[in-house]
Amino acid sequence: MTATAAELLETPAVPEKELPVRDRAQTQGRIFQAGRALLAEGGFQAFGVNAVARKAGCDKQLIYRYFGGLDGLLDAIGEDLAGWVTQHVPEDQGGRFLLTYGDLMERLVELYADALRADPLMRRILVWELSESSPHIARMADARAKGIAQWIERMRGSLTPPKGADTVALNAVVIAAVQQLVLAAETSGSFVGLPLKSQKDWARAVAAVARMARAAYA
Amino acid sequence: MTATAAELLETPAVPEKELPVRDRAQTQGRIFQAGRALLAEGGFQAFGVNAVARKAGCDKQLIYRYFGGLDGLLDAIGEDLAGWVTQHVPEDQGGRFLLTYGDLMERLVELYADALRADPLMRRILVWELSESSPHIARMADARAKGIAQWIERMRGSLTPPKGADTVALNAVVIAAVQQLVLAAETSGSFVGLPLKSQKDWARAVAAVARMARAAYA
DNA sequence: CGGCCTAATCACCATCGGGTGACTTTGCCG
DNA sequence: CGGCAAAGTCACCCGATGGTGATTAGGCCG
Repeated sequence: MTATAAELLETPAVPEKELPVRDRAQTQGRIFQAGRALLAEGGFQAFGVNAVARKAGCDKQLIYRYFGGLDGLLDAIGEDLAGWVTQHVPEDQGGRFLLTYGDLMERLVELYADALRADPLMRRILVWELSESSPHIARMADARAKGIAQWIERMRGSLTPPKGADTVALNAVVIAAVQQLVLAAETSGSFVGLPLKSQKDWARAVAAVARMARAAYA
Repeated sequence: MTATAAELLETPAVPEKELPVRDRAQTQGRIFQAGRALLAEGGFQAFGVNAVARKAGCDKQLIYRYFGGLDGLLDAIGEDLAGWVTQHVPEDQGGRFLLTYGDLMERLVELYADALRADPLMRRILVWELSESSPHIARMADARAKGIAQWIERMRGSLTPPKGADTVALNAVVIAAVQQLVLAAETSGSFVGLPLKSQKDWARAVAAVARMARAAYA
């Protein structure tokens, strides 16, 4: 694969109906984007050689030539998503001072929920991770875990968690809750009775998670 | 559908290699069990007419005849799972007195986590719910939500949550966290750095969730 | 025995999936 | 111009899938 995922990303979406351009880089980019789009729209069920080729508007053979098959394409996409946390979850404090570890956790919840809600592709990947285990997936999950850890580390600044708190476990729980809520929202619009549609619903949900996190770190 | 899901359940697993028995009820049961097993083992990806027939040791035609196709079979399975919460999550207090709402939440977390960890089929269904939305799925999710609400109601007894606490949201968050952790454990064995393999790992995770829940309800 | 209902199977279809080898087009360079 | 490598396409294979109509096999009852 002669191009990095970053370079592939520069392809400005899938051009409408451009006739064969005989430009390897661009075709590669179209395939890449088609793969991402399919994954984001229909999940891994919709991710197949034929489907990608159809969407990219080229012959499936090129997928094998340029990416070494579906797995290669998936790797390229995964590579790009490796830095997802640092790229999509901002580190600003939203103009607030984070005085306590609880403040930090609240902000973490807000930012992570927003980032996830804004990214269909990442959501699909997360669901995928729950459906099966494969090397690709394991790598992605690993990279994300590290990203989250680093992100917390940077946001934390000089704040320190209360002694005796199992930060690893507590952080995992908080992230888990947010993730499950966001994923469930997409397909069912609610979770065990808690509606998750409007912006207000989300404010309520996020407040609940934040309250718990804050209380646990008090 | 001449048999209820409950009756179908009585079929004692899939008989090894019994030759055609010419017993409609039993064959129906075998198909039913095969469907459940496939779903539990391989998730919805493994759930197909041919696969079920193969596993049940009969012709796929019978699936159409007895259940009206895959959808019908799925309905039968779903019907049986409707009462899952009340059937699989016990209501005992484990010999403890639940003195506070926090105690209740802790017990809730323990019991729900255990029940889910012990039931592959239910886990698969939960993942499925995150993957796509369909009438079947929506119905199942609904039934589960109600079951959980009732279960909490019964466990609660005369305990009352602190004023001002958004119990619906908080409960949803707690359940969400547990669910995500259990689902993630199966495929990756950990979640954002928190290991989820040994019994000890689980004790730690459950303690973290319980700590948060308890703190939020204090 | 013969008939009949029904459980169960068989044979077949169209379709789609991943995957591959041979082919055609295009642009470039001497 | 001729030729050559690269970009792209075509035609095909194979296996598996969902789905259906016709057919067989077995038990029961008069």
